[in-house]
Amino acid sequence: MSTRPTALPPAGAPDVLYLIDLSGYVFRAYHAISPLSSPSGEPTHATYGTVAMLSKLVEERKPAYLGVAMDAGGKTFRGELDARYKAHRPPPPPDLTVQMARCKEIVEAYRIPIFIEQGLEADDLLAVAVARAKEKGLRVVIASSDKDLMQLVDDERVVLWDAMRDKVYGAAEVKEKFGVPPEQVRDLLALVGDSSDNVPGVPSIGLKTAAELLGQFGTLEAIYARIDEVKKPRTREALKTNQADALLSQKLVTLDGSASVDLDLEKLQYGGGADVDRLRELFTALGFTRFLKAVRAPTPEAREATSRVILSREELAAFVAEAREAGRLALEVHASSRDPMTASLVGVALACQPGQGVYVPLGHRYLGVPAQVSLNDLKEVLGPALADPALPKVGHDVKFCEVALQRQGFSFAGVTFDTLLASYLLDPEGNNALPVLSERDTGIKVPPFEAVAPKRKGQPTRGLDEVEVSDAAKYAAAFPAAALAVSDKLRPRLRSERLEKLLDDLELPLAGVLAQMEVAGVLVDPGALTGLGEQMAKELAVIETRAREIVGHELNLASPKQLETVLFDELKLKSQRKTKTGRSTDADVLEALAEEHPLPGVVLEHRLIAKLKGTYVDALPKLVHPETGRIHTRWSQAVAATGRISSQDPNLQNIPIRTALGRSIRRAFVAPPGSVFLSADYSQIELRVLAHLSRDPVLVEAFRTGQDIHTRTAMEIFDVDAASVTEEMRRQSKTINFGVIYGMGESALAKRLGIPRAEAARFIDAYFQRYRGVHEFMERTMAEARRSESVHTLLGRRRLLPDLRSSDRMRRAYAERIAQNTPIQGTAADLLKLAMVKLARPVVPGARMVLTVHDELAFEVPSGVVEEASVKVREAMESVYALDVPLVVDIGHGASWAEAH
DNA sequence: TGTGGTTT
DNA sequence: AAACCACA
Repeated sequence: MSTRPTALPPAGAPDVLYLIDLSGYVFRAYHAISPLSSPSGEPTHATYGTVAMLSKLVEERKPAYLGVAMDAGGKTFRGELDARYKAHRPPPPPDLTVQMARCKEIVEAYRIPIFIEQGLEADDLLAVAVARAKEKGLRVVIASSDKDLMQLVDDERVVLWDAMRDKVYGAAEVKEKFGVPPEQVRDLLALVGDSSDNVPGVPSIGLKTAAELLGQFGTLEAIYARIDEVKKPRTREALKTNQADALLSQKLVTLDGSASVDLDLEKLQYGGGADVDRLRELFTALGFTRFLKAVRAPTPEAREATSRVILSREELAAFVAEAREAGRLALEVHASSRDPMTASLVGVALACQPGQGVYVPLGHRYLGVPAQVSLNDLKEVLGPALADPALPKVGHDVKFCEVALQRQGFSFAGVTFDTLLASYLLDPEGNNALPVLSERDTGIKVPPFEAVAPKRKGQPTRGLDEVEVSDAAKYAAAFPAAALAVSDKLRPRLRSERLEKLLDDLELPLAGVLAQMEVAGVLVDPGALTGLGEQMAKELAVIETRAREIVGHELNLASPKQLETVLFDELKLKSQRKTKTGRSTDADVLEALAEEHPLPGVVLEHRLIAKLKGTYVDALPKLVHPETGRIHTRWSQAVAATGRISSQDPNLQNIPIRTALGRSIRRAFVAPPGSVFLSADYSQIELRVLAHLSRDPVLVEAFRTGQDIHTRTAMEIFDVDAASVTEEMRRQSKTINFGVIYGMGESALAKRLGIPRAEAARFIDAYFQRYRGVHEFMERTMAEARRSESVHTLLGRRRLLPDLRSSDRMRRAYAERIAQNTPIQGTAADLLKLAMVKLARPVVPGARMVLTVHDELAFEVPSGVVEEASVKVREAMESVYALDVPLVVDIGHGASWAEAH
């Protein structure tokens, strides 16, 4: 026997037929996998196992020919032969029948041919298919582990593949398993019988005896012809007595490949042309998010988008007419920088047919540049179309276009699709760049910028505005051309994956709100900052001098490398922790060292001031817009994996608040004369979300009765009454509540609280003892997440987590923390986004939303109407969604952001 | 690129 | 946990 195990033919081999014993597979998965159900409660475990096999087969084996055999149900010729055959079997349980039907639907959606034949079992059909395939010279892989089918194995040309265990049975493996070659399996099974099918066989003859007999005689017929040569008397007698049953069993187990069945092998050629929409719909309904990613229409033919340059008002007018005729308009604004508030327009690219773009250069400047459309002509000709809400607009990052155009005095309405936002909803951590989406989903290539503007030796890289317009058009016009084509692919995907509402009712309207916020900006009082900056510079100088005196030489306190040498080599302080490159000098380490030496404390003070000065005090004045005098942060809604909004230039979401110095920076964010700064915070939104999602009775009650949640947690885990909760107990409880939200493990909690791991473990344990509902919710979430390889929020936003099945423990543990955190953080983000959309229109005339920080919205409000605005903002935010617990908003106002808190 | 630090 | 940013 060969020592090398039989292997499957190579993936994609053109002469291989894959056959699936579907009924057998579903039946096996039904018993092998523990029960699961879909979000709607439908049983799914057998379906899940079957889909896992199917998708693995289709994705990895890339079958050239593929077919599925199923039992027809009802009477078979075997039942006619022997009334006992499979007669003892109870009717299949209803949850198996449901899943069998589902599996059939899924196979149909894969567009895999199914053969069913009255009177025959799936095994018989497989035998026929194998026989026909052999005639044609095809190799065959049967996806099954049914021992009856092993008689069909033919060396390495016909093999059985147990996809669940990934084991392949060729002749060698069959011999190993049964002790006989495949051609004797039939007679072996006839002798041994099969209790699960009620095939009688010969009593007292087992696998070993049967194999020995067949080794000696070759066939069942030969055994009976030479029955007297059977040595063991007991075996001989058993054979004689049960000759009828043995022959009957042989008929029952024989798979006859010569049956006349209508089966055309040519129809089994598999092109991979699955009904992807139907598959996605089924997988979504069943909660099989894990398989969604693999469902992809066959890669379309690669092609370039067409492009045309528009240089005159007339040509532009003709295009606008075309777009109106086509009923939609895709656009991409090409600007001189990523910041739409300061960028100048280089050109506008448009499309109204997928794959066909035009480019309107506006600000190209190079020697010999042709006359370009003027901004005024653009406004007059394209402006009305952009402003027309009845003309649907499509783009990739439409907010950028909107802000850049608004800045030039255009109005903008009627956005119906954004490929960036759509792609983000489908996979927030995927690559959402338009060229990537376009090539993958539509085959349209967006050329890289370098392709139209090759780098020239010794010359600086050019901007788009320095590229010859017809070259630029090949690049620029491809964007809207691709966006339109991509939108046609993504819209049905969003629909079948139940993300369409999230786009239409949340993200798209939110993009408009964020655009308004970017245009509005926020006012910073530069005077307040310069004074602060001078003061900080002086303090830093003093600290640096002190540090020099301590160590006796020059040193740069901002350099972790220098600091490392001084602290651990010169001063011989004990290294606490290592980083990848050396010994850590982070705040925790310095705090620990501060007791032993004066230098670490000095460094900490320096770091605090230098950080605030560099990041805010010095940076903010540079970001003041020269024309508006305000700071126009860019808001991103398609960056954070959890669904949160993020902000850049500056990041308004990490402006200091805890230290006095930090608060003085917030004091520089002010409302203009005649207005006040109004700030509204959701109180404990994440824990409220957790209460709602988990329905934990203690948590829900605490919020319904308006208790201090950290005190309540302290009462629970320390088992004391409210009056006995000390400051320290409350502080620890607060950290634990945080830990729960972030999926913090023991070690992270221990570090935070500065306690031993074992103690942290006890806290966590006590927490889950008292908040049983939370514990159960976490377990449920994790089980769901493992199955679907994804987690989702209250509004159905999702995050894919393939790493939950990673073989790397670190990655898996990381994914598990994310699985705990994301439903909570993401749902809080959903609610805030909802509130923002709800507050899209000013609550009172003259009010405008200027910033958001995860659980906070801030507005500029005319001074006279603050009270009215406060009432309206609170009402809107608190009623944004009816949770099981009340939503509470803390609201305040004042001259600056600091005072509004 | 790595380290460190700010927010929620 | 997950953003963004400064600095060496």
